[in-house]
Amino acid sequence: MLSERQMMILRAVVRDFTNTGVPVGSKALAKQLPIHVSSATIRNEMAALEELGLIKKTHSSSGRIPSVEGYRYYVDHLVKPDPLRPNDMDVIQSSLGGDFHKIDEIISQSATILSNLTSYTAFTLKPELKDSRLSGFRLVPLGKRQVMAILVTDSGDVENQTFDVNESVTGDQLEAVVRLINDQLVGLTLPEVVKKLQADIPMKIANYLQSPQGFLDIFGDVLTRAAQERFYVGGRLNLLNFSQDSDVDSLKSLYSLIDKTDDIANVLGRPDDKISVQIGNEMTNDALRNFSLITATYDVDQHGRGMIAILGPTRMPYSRMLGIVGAFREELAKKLLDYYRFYDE
Amino acid sequence: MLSERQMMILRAVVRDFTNTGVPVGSKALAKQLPIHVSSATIRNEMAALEELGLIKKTHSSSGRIPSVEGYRYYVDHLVKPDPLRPNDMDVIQSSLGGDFHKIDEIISQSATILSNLTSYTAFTLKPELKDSRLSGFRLVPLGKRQVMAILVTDSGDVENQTFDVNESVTGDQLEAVVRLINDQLVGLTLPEVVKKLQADIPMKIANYLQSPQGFLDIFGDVLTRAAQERFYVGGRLNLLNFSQDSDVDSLKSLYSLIDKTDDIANVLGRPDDKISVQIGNEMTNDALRNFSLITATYDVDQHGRGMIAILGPTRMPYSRMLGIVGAFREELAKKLLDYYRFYDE
DNA sequence: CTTAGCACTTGTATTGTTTGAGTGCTAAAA
DNA sequence: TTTTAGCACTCAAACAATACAAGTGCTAAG
Repeated sequence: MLSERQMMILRAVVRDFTNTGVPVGSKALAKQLPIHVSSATIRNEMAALEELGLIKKTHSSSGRIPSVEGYRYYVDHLVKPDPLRPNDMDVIQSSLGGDFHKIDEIISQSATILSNLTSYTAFTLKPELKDSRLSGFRLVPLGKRQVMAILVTDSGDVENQTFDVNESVTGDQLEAVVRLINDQLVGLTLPEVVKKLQADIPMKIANYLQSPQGFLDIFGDVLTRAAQERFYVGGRLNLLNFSQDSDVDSLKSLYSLIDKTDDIANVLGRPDDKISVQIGNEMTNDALRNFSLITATYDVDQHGRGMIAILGPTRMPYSRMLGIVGAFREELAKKLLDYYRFYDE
Repeated sequence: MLSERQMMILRAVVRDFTNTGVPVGSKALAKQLPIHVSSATIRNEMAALEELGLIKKTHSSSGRIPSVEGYRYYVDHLVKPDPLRPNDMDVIQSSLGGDFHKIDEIISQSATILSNLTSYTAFTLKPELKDSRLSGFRLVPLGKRQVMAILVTDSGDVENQTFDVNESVTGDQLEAVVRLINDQLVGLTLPEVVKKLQADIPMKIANYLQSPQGFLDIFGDVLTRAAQERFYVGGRLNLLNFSQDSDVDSLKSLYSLIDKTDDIANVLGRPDDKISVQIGNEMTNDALRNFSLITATYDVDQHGRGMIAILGPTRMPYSRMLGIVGAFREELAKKLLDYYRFYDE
C-alpha cells in the first residue's frame, strides 16, 4: 500500500517521463511537487518505490523511469482522464459532421480522426451484434464472362467479388447454383456455412457446373472475408515516429502484425465495458514490447457494440489519451445512433 | 567519347559500388580489372571520368562513386541484363502457375512476386486498351435499406459500392435512376460522364429522387475510382531497408506518394516499348531523390498493354534488375494470354 | 522522520591521436 | 606520349582521455 506522498511522486514521475522522455531525478521533483520537502526525502521515497518495482533506473546513477508495473499502478489508481481540449472537440465534431452513406465510412473515418487527435495509430471496429448469419447470396452477370458474387449477412455486412467464368457456363446454371446456396445455407451462421462447404455442398454443385472448383474458391473467398471482423486502421505511418533506434526488423514485424486482421483481433481482445489499457509486455506479442494499447467499446443500443483503440509508445501521456478515447467513443456512438435513426425510420 | 579503358573502369566502379555500397578506389580496381596497369594509371583515368562528371568523390580523399550521370551512361551504354537465375525462374513459374479467376489477381500477385525477386518495392498495372467507356450501371437492392451500386466499363473494369438509402425510396425509383443513367451515359468515356454529371444529370435525377445528393455522391465515387488506373503495390515494407540515416520524414512522404494513385501514375509515366530506367533526381519528385525506378511495359496482343515497375535505391544492381524485369514482363504476358484464351474461347 | 553534505557512478560531449584507405603530383622509365 | 613508382597530403573512423552534469546512496546531525 502506497502512502499519499508516494502516490504523488509516482504520479509525477510518470507524468514527467511521458511528457519529456527523460528520466526524472529527485531534485527536479522536489522543486516541482506541491509539498515542501528536500530532494533527499524524495530520494528515500523513490528508493522505496523502486523496491516495490514501480520505478527503475536506466543506469546506476540515473533518474527514474516507470516500470511496466508502475504504469499499471498509475493507470489503475492515479490517472484521471484529461478533459478534452476544445479544439479537439471541434475536430471530432466537424470530421464526423458530414453526410455518410454507409456505416463503414463512418467507422473508417473514425480511425483517421482518432489517429490525428493522438498522432498514434488507431483501430476501429464497427458495431456487431453476434455471430452473423448468411442472409442472401447472388451472382450478377456483368458482361460476356464476368460475374459478381455478392454475399449478405443478417448483420448487414456485404462482401463481393467479381470473377471470370468460361463462356460455356449459362445463366441458367448460375441461377441454379444461387438457388442451391440460398436453399441450403441461408440462415446458418458463417462458421456453419464453412463446414457445410467442405462437406456435401461441392457434390451438389457438381450437378450444375462442370468444374465447380473455381466457383467454390470464389465463394469460400467472400465467405472468409465476411466472417472476419474488419478493422479499419488510421495513422499507420505514425508508427515510424517511435521506431527507436530505427530497428527496421521490429518495425517490419509490427506492420505485418497490423495488416493481419486475425492477429489484431487477438491483440485487441473481447469487448468489455471499461476503457482498458495494455502496457508493453503485458501484451504477449513481442513486436508490441515498447507499445501500449488503449481499447474501448462503444455502445449503439440495439445495434450492438463496436471497438476503438489506439496504439502508441509505452510512454504515452495516458491522461490525455484516456480523455480522448473516452470522449470519442461517446461522440461516435451518438453519430451512429443518428445514422441508424435516419435510415431506419 | 570514352575510351575502351574508361568504359571498363566506369563499369567496374558502378558494379562494385552497387554491390558493396563502399566507394571504390584505384588500388582495388587495379587488382580486379582484367587489364594489367598500375593504380596510378587508374587514378589518371578516374580523374578524367570525374572531369566528365560521371563519377565523384564523397570527400577529398575518398574512393569514387558513380554520379547520376555515371549511372545514366552505365545503363545506356554499358550494362547488359543478367540472365535470370534458375531459381528465380522457378519462383516466377510456380507463383504464376496456379489457377486464377480474375485478371486483377494475376496482376496483384505479380507485384508480390516482383518485390520478392528484387527485395524492392514493385508496381503493376493491368493491361489497358484506351480510354474506357461506361458500359453498364446497376443498383442491386440487398436488404431493407442497403443498395449496391455497380459500374462496369467496356474494358472489363468493375467498381462497386454499397450504401444505405432511406426506406422511403422505392424500387421503382431506383429502377428509374438506373434507366436514366444507362440511357444517357452508357457509351461515353469516363471523363465525359464526369462532365455530364456536373451538368444536366443532377436535374434529371431530381425527377425521381427527393434528395439526389446522396446518390450523386456514390455514383461520383465509383466513377472516379473506375477512372483511376489501379496500381498494385508489392513489398511496401522493403522501402524501410533503404531509409538511410532513417529519416522518418522522407520515409513518410515516400509512403504517402506510393499510396496516391495519381502521383504514382505520374511518376511511372506513359507506356513505351523499351525497359526504361529513371535514376535519382531525374525524377522530379523530391521524395525519390535516392531511388531509381525501372519501368517496363508488357504486351498482351489485342488486349492491350500494361506496366510493371520496381523502385529501389539508386545504387541497385542494375544488370540483375534489368534481367529480372525483362524476364518477368514476358512471363506475365504469356500467363495473361493463356488466361484470356481460356475465358474467351 | 527529515535534511545537508559528500563521495561515488554514469552518460554525454569534447578533444586529441592513430590508423588506413585513398588521392594528386612529380619525376623517371618505357 | 604513356605508364609507373614514390611521396606528401587529406579525411573518415575508431579509440582513448578528459571534463562535466545529473543523479544516486549513505551517514550523521537536526
